[in-house]
Amino acid sequence: MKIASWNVNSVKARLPRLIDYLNASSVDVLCLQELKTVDETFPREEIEALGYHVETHGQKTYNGVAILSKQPMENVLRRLPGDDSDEQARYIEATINDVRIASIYLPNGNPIETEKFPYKLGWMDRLICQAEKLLDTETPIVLAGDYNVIPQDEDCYDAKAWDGDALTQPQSRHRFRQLLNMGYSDAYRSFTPHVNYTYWDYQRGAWQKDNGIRIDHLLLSPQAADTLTEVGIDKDPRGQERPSDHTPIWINLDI
DNA sequence: ATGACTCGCAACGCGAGA
Repeated sequence: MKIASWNVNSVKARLPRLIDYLNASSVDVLCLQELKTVDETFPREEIEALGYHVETHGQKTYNGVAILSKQPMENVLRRLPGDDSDEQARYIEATINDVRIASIYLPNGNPIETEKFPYKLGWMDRLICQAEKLLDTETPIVLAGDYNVIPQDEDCYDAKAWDGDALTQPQSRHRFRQLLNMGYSDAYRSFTPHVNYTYWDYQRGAWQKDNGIRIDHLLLSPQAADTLTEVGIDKDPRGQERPSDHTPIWINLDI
């Protein structure tokens, strides 16, 4: 079962790239983030025509997440529990082939002196609560998405350049480690000793200079991690015409 | 050339992204 995660930075602007990727990658499940559109205008027909079921949680202009799956989805949850006043569409969860899969668009949190940073930290605390509840089921769980956290300095081309940024703050990194310490594993690091990046800024020739950061992650419960056979980052979409600034990351589970 | 962004929006510059 091949599961991928991709922040597409507008699903409508990226539709040609998305169709290319679905055709080329043969993923069973694709978790999308930053749709930047509402459910009514999500390009559902184009994706269903490729043989995928589609579950979305969209929002006008900002955010928005979705799960695409060759197999049907059950028990879809469209918000992160813990704050009924939170209107931002950043979380969707569904069961596919007895695997519970979440598509996560964690808040960026910049600038850190504004209310955006405590919103990020509060959102991470709610994610930790949800991750604990899911872990209690002792089943395969995949928490996939754009975490907007650079876990360690080595996950960044130049840690000094990101000093003071919400993505590298100790409070952000601590909460990411809490997810690991409760029993989830970072799929990429469990198989790959060297670092590759998943995001390169549009500006300053970051892609050409490989000035990237690793912020898109797939976290696995022990029952999912036991079945992990492969992990990779598909860099091709980042080098194509009119790309997203993120590129897909994927795993293969022997399920 | 010591550098160059890309989305959505009842835009015509701005907010947001990371």
